[in-house]
Amino acid sequence: MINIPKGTKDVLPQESYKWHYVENKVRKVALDFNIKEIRTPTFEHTELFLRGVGDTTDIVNKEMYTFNDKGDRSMTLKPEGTAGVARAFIENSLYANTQPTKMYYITPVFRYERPQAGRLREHHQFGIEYYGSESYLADVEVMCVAKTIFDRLGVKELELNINSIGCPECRKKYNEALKDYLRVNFDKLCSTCKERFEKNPLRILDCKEEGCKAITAKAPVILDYLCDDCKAHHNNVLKELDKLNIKYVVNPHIVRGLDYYTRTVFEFVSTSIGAQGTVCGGGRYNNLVEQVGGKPCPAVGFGMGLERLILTLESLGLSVGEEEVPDLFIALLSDKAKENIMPFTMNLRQHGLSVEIDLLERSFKGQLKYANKIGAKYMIVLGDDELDTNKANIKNMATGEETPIQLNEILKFFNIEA
RNA sequence: GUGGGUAUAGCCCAGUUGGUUAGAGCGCUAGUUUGUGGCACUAGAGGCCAAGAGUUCGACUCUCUUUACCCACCCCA
Repeated sequence: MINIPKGTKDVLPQESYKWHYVENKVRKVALDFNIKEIRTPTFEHTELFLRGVGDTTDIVNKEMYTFNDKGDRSMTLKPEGTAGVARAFIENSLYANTQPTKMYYITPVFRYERPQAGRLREHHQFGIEYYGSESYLADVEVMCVAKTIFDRLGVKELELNINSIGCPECRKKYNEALKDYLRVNFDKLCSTCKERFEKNPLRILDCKEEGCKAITAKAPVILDYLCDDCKAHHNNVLKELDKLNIKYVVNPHIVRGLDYYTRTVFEFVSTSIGAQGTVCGGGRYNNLVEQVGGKPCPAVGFGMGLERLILTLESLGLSVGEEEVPDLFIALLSDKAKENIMPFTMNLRQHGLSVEIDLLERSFKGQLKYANKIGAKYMIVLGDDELDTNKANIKNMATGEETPIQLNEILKFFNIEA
C-alpha cells in the first residue's frame, strides 16, 4: 500500500464542496475590489526564493522542496505565493501598465515542516498583491479585503494584529538600539535567539520562550524609531482603520518571517484552531521587486491559509457551504423505460439540470433508497404508464409532495428554457 | 530538528488480572410479499488486532524495535 505523503491531505468528493464555498466567496470579494487573478507556476528557479523570501529565513533555510531538474537546474516548489507573482510582474512588464496592479491567486504552497493542527507540508493560500502604490490607502484596502472575506463568512473572532517594521533606514537604527538593549541580557536569551542576535535581531521579538519574552517585554519598541515618513504612514493606516471601525491591536512584537516586508505588517489570528492560529498574514514589501531584479516598485499584500480558514469556520460552527446534490433522480420501473433512460437523461443534463440515475441496475426499491441517499431534490418514476401517457408525478423528496407533470415539461418545472 | 500521545471493521470506539470462535454503534448490502425513499425491525458482508522480534503452554493484552498518524515546541498560512 502506497499512502499519501506526510503532511498532505486528500480532499474527498464528500467534502470538496467546502473548498468550492470558500473559493467562491474569496473570488467574489476579489471581484468586488477589482482584483484580477494571476496564475504562476507551482515551481520556480530556487534563486527566486533565495532572493525574494530571504536566505536568512527558516522557510528558505530548511523548509523548501528543492530539486534539480533533468537539465541540472535547481528548482523549488513554491513555499509562498508572493515571489512568483513578483517575478511575473517584472517578466511581463506589468509595471508598464497603468498602476496599481491588483492581483490575487489561489495556489498550493509547499514547506517541509513537521505537521500538526493547522500546519501541513502542502497547504493552499489565497493571496492578494497590490503593486505600484506607496500610499497607506493601499495598505488599508488590502486589510479591507481580508476583513471583507471574514465578514462575509461570518467570522467575527479573528484579531487583527498590526505593526510597522519601518524601512531599511529606520530599521537599521532600531536594530542597533535593540542590540544594545539585548546585549545586556545576552546570557539569558535562548540558544536560537543568541544566533538570531547578529543575523536578524528583530526575530527575537517573536520568540515564544518565556525567558526571551520576559526580556523583550521591556525592549525598545520599533514604533519609537520609525523615520518621519514611516511614522506618518503607520499613523495614517491606523487612522483609516479607525474610520472604518476595524478593530486592531498594535503589537510591536509581530515580525513576519519573510525578509521582504517593510513598514506595515499584520496578522489575523484565530484562537480556536490550535497553536497555529494565523489565518492571514501580510504587509508591505517595497523592496521585493527590486530584490528579485526589477525596477523598484512598492507593493503590499497578504496570504491567507485556506485550510486554516476552513478549520476556523468549522470550529466556530459557521457555514462551510452545502454538499452539491442532484436536482432530479429518475427511477426506472420497466425494461422499456431502461431503453429510453439514457437519451432522456442526457437531454435534461444538456440543458443544465443535474440529473442522476441508477447505474447499478438496482431493484426499484433500491433505486428509491439510492435517490434518498444521494440527496436528490426531486424524483420521478419512469415506467410504461409514464411513457405511454407522457405524464408522471414529480416528487419533492424533502416534503414528499407529488406534482403531476408532462414528461416533456420537466425543464419548465425547473424554470429552465428548453 | 526536539518533546508527548495514539495505533483493534470503511468510520468512532469497547475488549476484564494474558485463556481458545474478536465485540457494540454508525456506515455498507439485502430483505420486511412484488409502482414510491427517509423511520423501525431482521439478516449479511467486512479484522494478519499497524509491522517485526521477544517473554509464555498460550499475546489484541506484557517487553523491545520500527513505522504511521495526532498534539506541542520551532516556524508560519
